[in-house]
Formats: sequence, C-alpha cells, structure tokens
Amino acid sequence: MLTQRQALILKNIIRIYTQTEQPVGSKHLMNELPIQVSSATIRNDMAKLEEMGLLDKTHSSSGRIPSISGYRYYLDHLLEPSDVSSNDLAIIQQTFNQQYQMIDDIVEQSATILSTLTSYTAITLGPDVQDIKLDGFRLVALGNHQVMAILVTSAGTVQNQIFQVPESISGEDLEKAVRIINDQLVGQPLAVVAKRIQTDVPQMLMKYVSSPTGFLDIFGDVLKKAGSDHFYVGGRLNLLDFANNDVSSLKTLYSLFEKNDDLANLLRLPDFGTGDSDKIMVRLGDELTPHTLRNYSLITATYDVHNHGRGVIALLGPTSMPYSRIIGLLDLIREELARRLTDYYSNFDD
Amino acid sequence: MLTQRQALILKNIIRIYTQTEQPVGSKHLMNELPIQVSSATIRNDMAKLEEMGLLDKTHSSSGRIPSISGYRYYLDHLLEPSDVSSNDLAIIQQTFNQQYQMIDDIVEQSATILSTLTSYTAITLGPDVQDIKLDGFRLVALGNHQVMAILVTSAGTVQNQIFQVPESISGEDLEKAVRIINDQLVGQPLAVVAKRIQTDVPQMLMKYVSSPTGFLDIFGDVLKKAGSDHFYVGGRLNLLDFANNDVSSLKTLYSLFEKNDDLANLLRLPDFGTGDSDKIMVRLGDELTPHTLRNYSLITATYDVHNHGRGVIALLGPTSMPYSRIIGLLDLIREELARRLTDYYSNFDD
DNA sequence: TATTAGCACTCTAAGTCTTTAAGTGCTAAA
DNA sequence: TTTAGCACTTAAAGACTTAGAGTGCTAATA
Repeated sequence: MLTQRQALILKNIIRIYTQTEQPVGSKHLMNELPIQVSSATIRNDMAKLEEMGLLDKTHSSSGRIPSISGYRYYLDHLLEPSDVSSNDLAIIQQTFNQQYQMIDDIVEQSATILSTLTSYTAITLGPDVQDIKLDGFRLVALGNHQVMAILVTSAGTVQNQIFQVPESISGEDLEKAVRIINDQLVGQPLAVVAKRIQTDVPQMLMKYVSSPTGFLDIFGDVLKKAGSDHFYVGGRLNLLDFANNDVSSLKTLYSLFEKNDDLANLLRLPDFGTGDSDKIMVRLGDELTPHTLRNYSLITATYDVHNHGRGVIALLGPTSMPYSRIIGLLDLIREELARRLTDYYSNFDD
Repeated sequence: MLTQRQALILKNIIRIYTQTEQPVGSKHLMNELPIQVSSATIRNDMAKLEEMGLLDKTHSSSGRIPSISGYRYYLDHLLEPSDVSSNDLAIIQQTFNQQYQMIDDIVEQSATILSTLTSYTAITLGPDVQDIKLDGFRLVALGNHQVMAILVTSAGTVQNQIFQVPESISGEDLEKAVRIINDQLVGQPLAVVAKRIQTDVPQMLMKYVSSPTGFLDIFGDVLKKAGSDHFYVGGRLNLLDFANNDVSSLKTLYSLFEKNDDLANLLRLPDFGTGDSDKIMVRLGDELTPHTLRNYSLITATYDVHNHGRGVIALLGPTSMPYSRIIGLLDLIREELARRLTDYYSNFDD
C-alpha cells in the first residue's frame, strides 16, 4: 500500500510525463507538488516506488518514468475522471444533434467525435447482433442483368449488394424464391436462417424453383454481411502523430483496422458479458494482443441500448494519455450514444 | 544534346541510384558500364551533365545523383519500357479472370493489382461520367419509415442510399413522384437532370404531389453521388515504406486520398482531352501539385473504353522508381482494363 | 523517526577532434 | 580525346571532453 505522499508523487509523475514525455526528476517534481518537501524526501519515495515496480528509469542516473505497472496502479486506484469541458460538451451535443439517416451513421459519428476531441484513434461498434432477426428480403431488378439484393434486420440495419445474374436464372424464379424466403424465414434469428439455408431451405425451394443454388448464393452473401459486426474507425491519421516513427507497428495497426476479425479480437473484453461491464476498461502493455501494441493503450467502454443489446466504443492512443479527461469524455459519449440509440429504437415500430 | 556516352552514363546513374539510393561515383560506375572507359573520362562527362542540370551532388566531393531535370530527360528521351515479366503477367491474368459483379469492382481490382505488383500506391478511376444518362430511379420501402433510393445510370453504375422518411410524406406521393421522374427524366444526361430538378421539375411534381421538396432532396442526393467520380486507392500502406519518415507528407497524402476533389486535381492531366492522351505521363518535382509532393513521382495513364469514355489509372511512388518495368506494367494493365470494360459493355444491352 | 543538506557518482547529450574512405577537379602526358 | 596521377573536399564514424541533470548515500537536524 502506498503512503499518501507516494500516491501523490506517482500521480504527478504520470501527469508531468504525459505532458512532457520526459523523465521526471526529483527537483523538478518538487516545484510541481502541492506539498512542501525537499527533493531528497521525494527521492526516497521515488526509490520505494521503483522498488515496488511502479516507476522506471531510462538509465541509472535519469529521472523517473511511470512503468506499465505504475499506470496500472494509477488507473486502478488513483484516477478520478474529470468533468467534460463545456467546449467539448458543446461539440458533442452539436454533432449528435445532426439529422441522421441510420443507426450506423450515429455509431460512425461517435467514432469521429471521439477521435476529433482526443486526437487519438477511435473505434466504435453498433449494438451486438446476438439475436437479430430477419425482417425482410428483396430483390430489385435494375436492368442489364443486374439485381440488387436488400436485406433488412430487426435491428433496423440494412445490407445490400448488387449481382450480375446469369441468363440461366429467370426473373420469375427469383421472385418465387424471394416470396418463399419471406414466408418461411422472416422473424427468425439470422444465425438460424444461416443454418437453414444450408439444410432444409434448398429442398424447399427445389419444389418451386428450377435452380435454387444461384439464388441462395446471393441470399447467403448478403446474410453474411448483415450478420457480421460493423466497426467504425475514426481518426486513423492521428496514429501518425503518436506512433513515434514506429513504422512497423503503424502497419500492424492499419492492417488490423481493415480486418473485422482482428478488430473484434482487439476489442473483445476479458470479462465481456460477465461482471460489471459498465466500467470503462483500460488495457496497456502485455494486456494487449497482438503484442506489437504493447506501447499503446486501449480504452474500451460498452454502452447499453435498452432492450437492443450492447455496443462498444474504444479509443487507442499512447500509453501516456491524459486519462482523467479522456475517460470523462468516453463516459459522456457512451451515455449520449446509448440515449440516442434507445430513442431511435423507441419510435421504431409505430 | 547529349553524346551517346553521356546518355549511357545518365541512364546508368539513374538505374544504379534507383537500386541503391546512394550517390554514384565515377569508379563504381566504370565497372557497371558496358563500355571500357576510365573513371576520369566518366568524371568529365559527369561534370558536363551536371553543368546541364541533369545531375546533382549531395556535397562538393560526393558522387552524383539524378536531378529532377535528369529524370525528366531520362523519361522523355532515354526510357524504354520493358516487357512485363511472365510472373507478373500470370498474376494480372489471374486477377482479371475473377468473376466480378460490377464495373466498379474491375476498376477497384486494377488498383489492387497495380499496387501489389509495384509496392507503390495505385489510384484508379472508372470511365468518365461526361454524358452519362439517367437510366432509372427506384424507391424501395424497407419498413420503419426507411426507404432505399436506387439510381441506375446508362454506364451501368448504381448508387443507393437509405433515408428516414418523415411521416408527413405519404407513400403514394413518393410512388407518384418516382413515376414522374422516370417518365420525364430517364434518358437525359445526369447534368441536365441535376439542372432540371432545380428549375421545372418541382413545378411538374407540384401538380400531382403535395410536398415535393422532401422527395427532391432524396433524389438530388443520390443523383449527386452518381454524378461524381469514384476513385479507388490501392496499397495505401505502401506509402509508409517509401515516404521516408516524412510524416507531414504522409498526412497530406492520406488526407488527399479521402477527398474526391483533391484526387481529381492530382490526377488531372495538363493536356487532358487534347494531344496524344494515349501516352503514359510521368510527373515529378514541381510538376506536381500540391508541392508537398515534390519528392514523389506520379505516373498516369488513361484507358479507352470503346464508346464509353476514358478512365485513368495512376501510380504514386518515390522519384526514383524502376520506370522501365513500372511503365511496361502500367501499359499492360491499362490495355487489359480497357479490354475487360469494353467486353463488359458490349454484352450490356442484349 | 522522518526529513533534509551535502556530496560523490553516473549517465546522456552535445560538442570537438581525428581518421578513413570515397569521391572530385585539375593538370599534364599519351 | 582520353587517361594517369595527385591534391583537395567531405561525410561518417569513432574517441574524447564537458556540462548538466539526476541519483543514492551519509550524516546532521527537527
């Protein structure tokens, strides 16, 4: 357990290091502390903090920098989220008050705000797709053998894709197939639908349609799209500022952002679903996979859309971030986002 | 005018510098030339080439590097495109033989191939939208006050967007409006359509529909999308390799890639439309705008889709590229792309 | 007992100096 | 016109020095 003064010292070393990115020496720190003690006293406490593994030195006679464990301790015991500045608040309100067409737009905008206000990189994910159901499926002929397939889910999300239809498949067949799909599968969870088009649906179609495979490929494609998570990444370019010329980790990250599965892995919380998932979690150092990211810090928060699942918003930045401000901000945006989405769904089925 | 030997020297300095990124000295060059001359002779020619502004020194006693003018001369007078290696050829053929759904996919794939084969960044643009006509407009109701608007053009491209429709607009009104649009505007160039919905169309709709503005906003939005160019950028990450830690130019470029207008400006050829536009053009140094890019080289080629306009493919890389190989490659992909798209359109209206 | 002044010690960063190797330009001879 | 020879230039790398920031320890102090 830390003495009060030791905690104060740790807290301030983290604060100063975040501002200057330079090791903090005892004399310098002396002038920054609210209490009056000599630099020797501070040195003694620093030595103890180092012994406990909470501080590091860059070389034997350098000032101290926070170690990963130091950040961990700070985050777990010392951090107090600060209120959002009125300036930030105004920006958030203003952005969320824009008129949106779709849920996805709101979620995407959250990533934009978050990255703009922090100068880091934000990642957001809409409410989870666990038990989303098929709400409807359409095919719209566009001429020139092109057909647009549209799938609507119970969560209000829409996926579409355009296909080049070979002449061998007749328009009537497609229409029949669509009718059967809607009759038989609407209202069922996407996962069930996905399973059934592998099992009994082909036979069912077979009775009325001459070649169901082509159609099922199309339907399957769009279904897959609708069933997979959609991540939004805001402020990609900010990475260039805080990844200190470490081109290799830059590459890792940027290619990570392109792959859904990798992003899902990155954001997956150790205790997702269990425990108090309302807490904002910070992971850094070896807590992060892949290990290429051990110089970064990832803050994740979930938000709860009443009766419509939970989503995730996250922020990726350097290990040394102004956590107080950032976490306050994240908390506000999470609440705001939950509120907007809950509103959205509440006047959904009228 | 250069002597034959001077040309040989310039050519080889460029070749060696491209491989090593190091200034080339007279002794080193002596061993690399196909002719037998002393280093003193080479030094004399080098001095003359420098006098002409074709070579530079990094310091008074260093070897020579090509100047921007040197590259210019090389590109204009000495360069001979080389044949595409059988390996590259195989990759190109294979990629183009995949089944595509849409024109846009083919154009996008070109950017991917080009960037993969070169390790640079590729930008492609579909055939130009000069006199594309409106082919059809649809509204598909998706439930929950959502409507998808779909616009098809005579070029076979499709744009769609989903809107939240306020209750004040009735479904019947929308249907009527769609019918009128299709009756009156199909077959007309997009530019004309865009103009008319500002002038006579509102009045026309007014007769049959109670509140045409909402509908026209929707239609206008999708129309705008369909009328603007769509660029594809492949191999963004390759920039990290050849932009030597120059974070500021990296930022310029990455934000450039996000803005349609900026990309259009970048690719706009000085003599676009006039002259022999079949030539592959290389721009470097001050020929490039914005000037932040003066350490890069941009190669642009147009491709001609029979009766369906021209498109552009481009490659952005460092000033010192293996131009012979690159230009050979670009030429092949341009032809291949033109062929595929011409094919595509040829069995379009049957 | 906790704090502090004092001081020897450590290490980096920045500057100076030296050396080496690669390269040039010029001169005079072939 | 080409070439051998040579004096000269420069960057890069290593050795050395110095200044400054910082530490850890000891002994005195409150």
